[in-house]
Amino acid sequence: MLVNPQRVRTLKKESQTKGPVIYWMSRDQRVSDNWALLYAQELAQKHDSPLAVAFCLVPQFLGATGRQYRFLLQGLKEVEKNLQALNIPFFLLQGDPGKEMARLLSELGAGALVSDFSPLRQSREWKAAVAVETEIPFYEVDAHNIIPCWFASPKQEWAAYSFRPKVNRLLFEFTDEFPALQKSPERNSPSENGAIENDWAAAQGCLKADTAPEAKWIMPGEAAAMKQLGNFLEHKLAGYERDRNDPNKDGQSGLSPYLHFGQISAQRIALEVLKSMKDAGSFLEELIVRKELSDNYCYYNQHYDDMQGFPAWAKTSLSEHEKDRREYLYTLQELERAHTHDDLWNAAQQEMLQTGKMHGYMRMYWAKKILEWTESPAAAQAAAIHQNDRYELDGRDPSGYTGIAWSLGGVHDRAWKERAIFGKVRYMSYNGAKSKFDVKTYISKWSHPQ
DNA sequence: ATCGGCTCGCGCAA
DNA sequence: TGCGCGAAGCCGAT
Repeated sequence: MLVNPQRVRTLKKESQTKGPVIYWMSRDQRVSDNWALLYAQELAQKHDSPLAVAFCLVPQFLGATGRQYRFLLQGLKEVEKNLQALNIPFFLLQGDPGKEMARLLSELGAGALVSDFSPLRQSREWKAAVAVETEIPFYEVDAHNIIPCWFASPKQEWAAYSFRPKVNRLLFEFTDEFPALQKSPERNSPSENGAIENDWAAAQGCLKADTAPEAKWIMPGEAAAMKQLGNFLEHKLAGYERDRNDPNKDGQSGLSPYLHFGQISAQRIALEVLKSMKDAGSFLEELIVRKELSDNYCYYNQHYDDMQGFPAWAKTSLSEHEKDRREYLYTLQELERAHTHDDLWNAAQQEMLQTGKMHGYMRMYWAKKILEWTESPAAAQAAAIHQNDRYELDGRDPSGYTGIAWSLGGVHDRAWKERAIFGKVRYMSYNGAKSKFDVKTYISKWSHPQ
């Protein structure tokens, strides 16, 4: 057994036929270190069937712009090239994934389907649609979390402290080394007409995405991700705990865009970090506990992107303060243009607009101020999610929805001293930021276009 | 510079 | 049933 069966669950129970095994790549856009792809290969070899990979490009997805699609498409071209070297065909589809995947499966006479895992509702709807349409076995493999989301905990966790021991108990079992993906035999083609020609220009053309300034400072793709990991291990890991919360220092890993698109595996990062440093507790806390807790929240709480997901104490407290007078009220447009009275907030907004990646510490301050400056918590949450999904390279991710729910709604947090607007939700202040790092340097860095 | 109070409810020990 | 404790804090007192 190559892939730990605990990483796999059955979405549709049928018996596998002779046809090709298809890995429906979605959240985990990489060839290396991908448990879903490895499992699909395992099934193909067991039945002596061909193996193929398909990705369905959605022309309009949760406010993604050209900035994110460029990152995604360049990464996928690398996936195609790496799969070619292994004789594994890659199909680039476009349209509604539920419909297009079902069509491909029937065209190819597929014998089994394997997908990766995402807790987000769109992904779950697509899979449900495919499961209805098809009569072949359909498996889901959590290739994103180190500990499969449904296995780590059977319920929504209250906070990190309740989740952490569950993770720690299972971590050793699930930090096993990845077996190598095998090269497929030459005859491994699911289609009669030989090689597949994906039309990348047409894929680009089908997008209905708004434009946003390209994030030119970061190279997409698996190879670039591994390079960034090497750079982090060599230069930043040792000082991570000290530097990570100073937005003026480049102390964070810089891996979150790659993690979001699955261009690198969190488990690969963990394996390499553990090899290079014994006590990497604070980094592994971020990489594993916090990130997998975000998946836990979105998976078990269907209200992960609205206020109903907040804990009862926060909902009550926020509603008691909904009528509090707001000293500043901004429209979404004023926020988007970084036109507020707060130069620190504007700087964070500019960092996000210009680069597609706001520093982690500032993300909390940024979201909390939106709560302070909009007419209601619901409007604040909508505005924060809209911008996060639109501008951040790692937007549209469980970590984003959960981070915003933490900032605005006390999710995974505790109650604090009651105050206007926020009620008992933790407040953050300009003065607090000043006491932690040199805000002037950060402001001047981002107050002019880079 | 440092400290305590603020405040909720889970998870576990008993 | 009681108790300890928690992602990043704030604020006023000392």
